[in-house]
Amino acid sequence: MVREWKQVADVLREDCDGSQVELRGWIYRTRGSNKMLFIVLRDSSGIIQCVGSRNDLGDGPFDLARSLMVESSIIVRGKISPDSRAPGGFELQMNALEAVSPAEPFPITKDQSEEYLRDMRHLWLRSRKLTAIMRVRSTLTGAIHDFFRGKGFHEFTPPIFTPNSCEGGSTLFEVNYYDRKIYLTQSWQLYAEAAVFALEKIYDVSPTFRAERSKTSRHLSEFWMAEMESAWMTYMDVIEIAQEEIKFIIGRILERNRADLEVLDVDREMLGSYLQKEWKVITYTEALKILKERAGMEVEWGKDLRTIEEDKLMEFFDAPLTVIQYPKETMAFYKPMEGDAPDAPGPVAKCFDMLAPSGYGEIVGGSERETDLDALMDSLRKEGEDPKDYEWYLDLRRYGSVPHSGYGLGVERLLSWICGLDNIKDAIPFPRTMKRISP
RNA sequence: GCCGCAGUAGCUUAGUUGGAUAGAGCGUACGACUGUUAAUCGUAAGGUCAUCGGUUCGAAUCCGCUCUGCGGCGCCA
Repeated sequence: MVREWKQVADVLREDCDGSQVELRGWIYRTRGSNKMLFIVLRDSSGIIQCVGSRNDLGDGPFDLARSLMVESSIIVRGKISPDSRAPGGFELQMNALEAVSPAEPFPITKDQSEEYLRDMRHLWLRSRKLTAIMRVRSTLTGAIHDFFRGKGFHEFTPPIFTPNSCEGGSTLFEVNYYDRKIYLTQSWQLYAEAAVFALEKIYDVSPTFRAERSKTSRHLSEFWMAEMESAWMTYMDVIEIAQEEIKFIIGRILERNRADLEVLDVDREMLGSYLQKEWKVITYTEALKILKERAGMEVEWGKDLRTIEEDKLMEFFDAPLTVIQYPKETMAFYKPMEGDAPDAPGPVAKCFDMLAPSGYGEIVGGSERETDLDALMDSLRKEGEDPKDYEWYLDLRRYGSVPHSGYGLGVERLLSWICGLDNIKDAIPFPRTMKRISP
């Protein structure tokens, strides 16, 4: 028969009736004297203080317990009781303690640098901060699946190895594939466009690889994108879906990760307020006007918004902002021209970016897709690509194309914003950047 | 690709006109302590000052190369 044990969060939640419980976990902290011992026990659900006296445990177990170091795995038994002196308000009065596996001196102690913690990532995952983040991450990706499935979307998984680029080849990771050169995927998009004529409404959550030489707190070489693509929808339609999706995610996290948000020191009221606020949509041309009139920043029409301009722009908005209709010139080949843009001095694309508040940058990028075969081939040539390399993609326009749109949401960017992280590297378990591939 | 910052015990660090045995806190070991909140007190071990080269009577300190990491720009999610 399997012996029963409980999780820390469960015993803290239940009314403690004074009965005997067993807990299994790891030593988070120890302190004490030669008569009295305090062990803060950690499991995946939380921490609780366990108290033992030499009298209650006996000399052998007591001395063993005193010798155990942080992160030793243990099983303890005793009675839960309220105590104002215990962190969390409850503690376990131990009458038995069993060492499962004593730990060597744990390398992570009180003083830690970010760099060291990243070297020790395999151990730092056990920290309250990282566990909280990873739990929120799990809620986040789970919410994406629930959101799209609830709307009749099908999960569609793209290949990770791809023969050609999607948005410019300079940022692709090359792979030796049976002595041929191929690449790790940068976006599911071209494949999604093939699938959309079969399934109509699709989504995915999958890894993406970009060899951008970016060394910032907002970039990873390997990250996860949550993408959607839908037949018959315009880019304005999918903007609404993106807004709905993110609100759904935030709502789900507020509902399920209360304790984690507390550990991360996230202002839950602030987070909840985004669900009430209006998420504005403005054009690129309007954005330039705002920058000029309210911030005195002059941006030449046609130039892409840079980080400094995006950050400035977001100072005037208190919820995610969608900027639409960027100049066609700077956009990827598959983004079609918007004919109806009276305020723009030049051709603009049916595209959008969603910017998160407080400097977290672009969290979503999307567009309508070009359906006209000739326009597509022209754009490809302009980007220096050979249309021949895109034959199968161009086929999609030859056999019953329909208007369709989609977007990609950066999972780690969104998680960083929601959790208030100061570095995107903490939003993924084992970050891969230009300078770091281990652990 | 461009610009900037950093590297001293296991960890966090002090260390400037260049000067003799490079200080400390945490952690660890041993000891004391019956209510601690990353306890406190005592003792101890632990350092080729990232590497290589140069300047100098003398380099952790000044100069140069290299290595490693971090951040900003650009690009992007």
